[in-house]
Amino acid sequence: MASNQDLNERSLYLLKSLVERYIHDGQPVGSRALSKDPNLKLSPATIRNVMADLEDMGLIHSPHTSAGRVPTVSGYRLFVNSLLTVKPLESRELDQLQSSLLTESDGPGEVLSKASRLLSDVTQMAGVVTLPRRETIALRHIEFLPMSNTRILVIFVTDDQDVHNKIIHTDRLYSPSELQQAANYLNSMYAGRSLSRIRESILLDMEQNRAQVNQGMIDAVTMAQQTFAQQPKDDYVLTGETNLMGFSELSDMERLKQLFEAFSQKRGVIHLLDQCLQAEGVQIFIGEESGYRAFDHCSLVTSSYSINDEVVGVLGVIGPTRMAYEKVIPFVDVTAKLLGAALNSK
Amino acid sequence: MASNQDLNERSLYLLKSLVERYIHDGQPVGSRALSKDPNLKLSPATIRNVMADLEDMGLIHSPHTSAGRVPTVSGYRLFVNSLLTVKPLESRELDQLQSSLLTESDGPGEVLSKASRLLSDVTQMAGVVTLPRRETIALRHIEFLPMSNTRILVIFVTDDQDVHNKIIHTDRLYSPSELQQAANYLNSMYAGRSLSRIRESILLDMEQNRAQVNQGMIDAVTMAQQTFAQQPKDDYVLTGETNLMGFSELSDMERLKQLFEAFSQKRGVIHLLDQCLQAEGVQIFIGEESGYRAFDHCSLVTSSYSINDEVVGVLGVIGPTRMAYEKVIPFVDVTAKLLGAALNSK
DNA sequence: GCTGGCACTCTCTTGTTTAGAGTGCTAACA
DNA sequence: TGTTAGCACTCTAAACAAGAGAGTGCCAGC
Repeated sequence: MASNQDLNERSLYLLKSLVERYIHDGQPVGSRALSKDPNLKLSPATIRNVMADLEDMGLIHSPHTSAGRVPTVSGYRLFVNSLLTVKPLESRELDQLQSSLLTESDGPGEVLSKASRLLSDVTQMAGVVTLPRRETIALRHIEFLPMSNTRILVIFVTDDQDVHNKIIHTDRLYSPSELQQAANYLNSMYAGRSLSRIRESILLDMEQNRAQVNQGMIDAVTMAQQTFAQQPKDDYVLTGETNLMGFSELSDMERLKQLFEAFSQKRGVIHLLDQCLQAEGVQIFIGEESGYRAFDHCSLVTSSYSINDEVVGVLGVIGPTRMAYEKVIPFVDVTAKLLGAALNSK
Repeated sequence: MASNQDLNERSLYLLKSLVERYIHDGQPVGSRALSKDPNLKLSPATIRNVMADLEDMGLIHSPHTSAGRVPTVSGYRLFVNSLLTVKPLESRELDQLQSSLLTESDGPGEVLSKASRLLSDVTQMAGVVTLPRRETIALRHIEFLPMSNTRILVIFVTDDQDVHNKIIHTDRLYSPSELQQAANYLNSMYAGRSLSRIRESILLDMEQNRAQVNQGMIDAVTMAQQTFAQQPKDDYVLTGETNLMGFSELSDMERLKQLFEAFSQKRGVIHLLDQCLQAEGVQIFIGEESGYRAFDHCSLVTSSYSINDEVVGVLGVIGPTRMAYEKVIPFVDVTAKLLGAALNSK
């Protein structure tokens, strides 16, 4: 892959200008058009020479002999990594974002949807927000309600203020006070810990304290085990998919179908988004970089968001490779921070 | 609109044959093709005369001079209403359906998703299932859990075994035993009644028994009022939308975009589906009949489903007007009955 | 009332032409 | 040695023409 060192300043500026122009008007950029750049006082012929070099390095490419040049994935990558001049959000825009995300009185679900809609509305592309991963999110409170026979309704609240419920089956009948005791025990032991931690602890605690435990604790732990046994499927909120239907690079029906199938399949997309969980700051996949066929002609700009300093989810924008990165990147960045704040403050 | 009386047997048979052929291979049907029908020993010229009559009545239509004929919406309507010979499901298929829907151990949410996926998988079109309307569904059980300060978590279970929760705010602190009492009171009074009934009753009961009520009841009812105050948005599970991208009649990107926007907007679709709630048996909207622009080139085959003899939702199939009605209709019918059974048995 | 015949219309495909855009290469120039 | 002007070349896209094919409407005859 080409690095900056291989290229002099002029070539880089030329590439930058070319990518910007292409992003702006979607047409292959020719040497004549670039020669009109005021900062670049060169004749078309010279520019053609430079472009030939860039093409040799795999940074740009010509759809056919007599068309201009178009950035390749590597070209975009170089552009995004070191050529891009990001436009910070205007404070007016920032205020708007804040006011629309930080409104109280919404449940966590609504906040996520709002964030997703925000992403898609502002960028006119698709917005995606993963639900907070229950694995890493802390338990706040658990409660058992008796239902018919040996079925028990478990209610638990997590740190993002979301309420979850699950029905479990026990081998004998429990009285309300027994259930209350069990809940008390679990709350005192495990509140504040993440669900995955709890799952680990449960096994460990059982082993270690086998001597000192009474039947009540065992029952409580067994119920907790059942409740947290299988980890829930990760999921996400996707909005503005239909915006993608307007882009010419996705006008091929077969391609579009595959993309939308990936969206409703969810698995691949989640896997892709999970890769962004670890990364600090904004993460970008351009075209084939994602490794998913359905995303070959798309770019994905993501950022992770946190609750109480714990990274719990990812949000981002999906659009054609030819997108206005300089605006999308800072916007995704800010939105992630605001979403974290909105979920924290509760 | 043309009725059967205006047409003799032969014309009707011809229309039927034409619609069947068109549904089968998607090409405008010409007089030559129809003349090959063994039951219709007529020359192309005669058939052309009949077709001219059918065209005058608005039942068929020619895309252009030298193309064959295509059914109009009225044509499809007549076909569906009185010409169609439905194909009952084979018992093998029925078994498959039953086994895939009636598996235990799924929550009500999963059952609905499964039904939707079934509809889309079998028909290779889009499947839709509305969530049971909470309005008409009966309350089984309600419970209050104290949270921080004056916030109370309300848990209630409905007749479809679904668990709902909502956080309400009170004007003073309540002790657990007070909450328990309130729940007991509400359960004894309102369990078994539909949410909309409960909402009505609450107001009425308060008026009538104002003399005999104590503060505890008033508190309980106030909480119930808050819980059931605004009716929840209706929603649906849609699957296989991407199947629709394969159909040539929906290959126009603008059209497709509008359709998918309607899907994610949800409001229009819900309104449309609500119209099918009242109707007995299978209800069909062909093309523009639905009154929704986005559905102009689609047909919708629906049937309502019931829990405990109470109609609570609608399910159906969305596809191009040119669909195999004779298979889809009985299939939707059966699926609705099976879904009702699956939700009942719990 | 049905049918064969025929002129007509329209679409679809194929081929041809032309204008326009942009390239690569070469030779000249500073 | 880097830059530039010039020019032949290539490829696309649009416009146009021609012919095949399908199907129609209508008329005259059976």
